[in-house]
Amino acid sequence: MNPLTVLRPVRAGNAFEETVERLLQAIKLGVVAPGEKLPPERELAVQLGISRVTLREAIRALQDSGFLDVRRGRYGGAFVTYVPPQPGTGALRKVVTDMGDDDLSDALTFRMAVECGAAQVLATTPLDEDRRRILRRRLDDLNAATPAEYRRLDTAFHLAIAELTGSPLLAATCADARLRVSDLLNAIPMLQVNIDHAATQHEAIVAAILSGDPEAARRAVAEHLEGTAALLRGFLS
Amino acid sequence: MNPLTVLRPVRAGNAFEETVERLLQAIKLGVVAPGEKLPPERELAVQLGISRVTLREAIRALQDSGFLDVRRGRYGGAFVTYVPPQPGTGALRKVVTDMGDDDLSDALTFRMAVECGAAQVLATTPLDEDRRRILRRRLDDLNAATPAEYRRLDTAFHLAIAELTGSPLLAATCADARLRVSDLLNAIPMLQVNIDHAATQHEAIVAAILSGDPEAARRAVAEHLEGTAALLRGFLS
DNA sequence: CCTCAATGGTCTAACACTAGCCCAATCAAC
DNA sequence: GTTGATTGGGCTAGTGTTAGACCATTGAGG
Repeated sequence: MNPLTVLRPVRAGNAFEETVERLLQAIKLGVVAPGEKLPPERELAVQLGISRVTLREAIRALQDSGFLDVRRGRYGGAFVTYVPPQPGTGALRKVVTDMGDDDLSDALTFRMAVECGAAQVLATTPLDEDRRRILRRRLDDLNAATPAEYRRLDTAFHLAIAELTGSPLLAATCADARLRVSDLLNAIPMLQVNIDHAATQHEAIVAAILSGDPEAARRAVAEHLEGTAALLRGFLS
Repeated sequence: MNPLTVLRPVRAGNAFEETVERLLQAIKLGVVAPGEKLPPERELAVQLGISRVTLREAIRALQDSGFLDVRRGRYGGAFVTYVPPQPGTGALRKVVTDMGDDDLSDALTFRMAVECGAAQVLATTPLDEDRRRILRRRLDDLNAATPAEYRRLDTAFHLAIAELTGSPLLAATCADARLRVSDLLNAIPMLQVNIDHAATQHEAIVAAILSGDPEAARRAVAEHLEGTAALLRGFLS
């Protein structure tokens, strides 16, 4: 048992840095879509379990970086201005070199494990009609997505699988895993052939989950993520 | 996309509380076995990314709670005195009521997902002979375990699967998942028939991983964990 | 018996973070 | 216009946390 697995840093950084990361996560994953605003400072500070001062510092940093536009007064707030950058091979290379090979491999492995696990669990869970509807709805939304909103709805679809398991721990972990590859995904040019291929795989994932087949669900997610990884390798070589 | 999944608290508590939790994790999971000592304060503080003052407060708390025995001078240190309590149905009921039904279900679901995911990933990873040996070694150690060290070696075996994937994120997540059910596992009386059954399942898991069959690996882990969950339900009803 | 390296024990000054309070700006409703 | 609710902006006093230095204890080895 490697002690470093357990005796690792208790904190990833100070409260300010962690808050910036968390807000960036919400923005980049599209939890708060472009044009929408974050919850009011007082409310958000409570949700994040930090003081308003620290939250404001984080918001200020994101404002300076161009992710947010903060407006005062009633009906004001911190509005999301970030739109994912145009993808391209150059951007992809930059993201990868910024990450480092080890972190890249770690992130892809991590995502593979937790997303497959979530799909498997959901397929073994008895689902009421409400939950089935939500899952199908997310799939339909994604299939109807314009290129501009594709990534966001793709994220929403994948996260829905984890959230529908009813395990907050699992949902949070999948969100974390997704974030770690989001810069990569955003940098991959989206070709119609890839989108079509992904759509077929998404259908297979939903079908497996709805029919209660954990093995098919696992396999479908594994193939889907392996496809993304292969696409990455293709653009990098 | 549920905002609460992403906009959740950035910190589980203050540095002191988180440090206590982390050390308790190391002790209860047996990363530092009874009789052994923690790394020196200065070294451990660096590993955990906190100040020595905060670390000492946490160690002091664990000393007061009877988990550690701290001795000064050369060859001194913080020695682990904790030994897992004798299991029994009463203890189990207490642990479960302390957790709450939602947390219990969350923890079991989370563990199912991440451990199945880890096994699946490891089964799809080309393993060199060194890694194969480590896995078999952990299994042999577990099969040769005395009752007193069974839980610790069982943990070591399960964590080894995650660690061998080479993904620190995945390893840390599995350690976290394991910790969340460790009090439960420790409270389950160990009957020989259950140990024998578990041993068979462990063999199946290792066989599937070594033969590179992700589906069999996933299924074997799922069955194994489902067995634990069933055992739990049995003792609680 | 002495020495000395390794370890826990303690102190201080600086910085980070929090809770709570009040101010300033905005804009829909009247 | 005026008002009032809602929102961001800013201040202060108190607490949590850190880095670094120095002290105290222990025990193996000379």
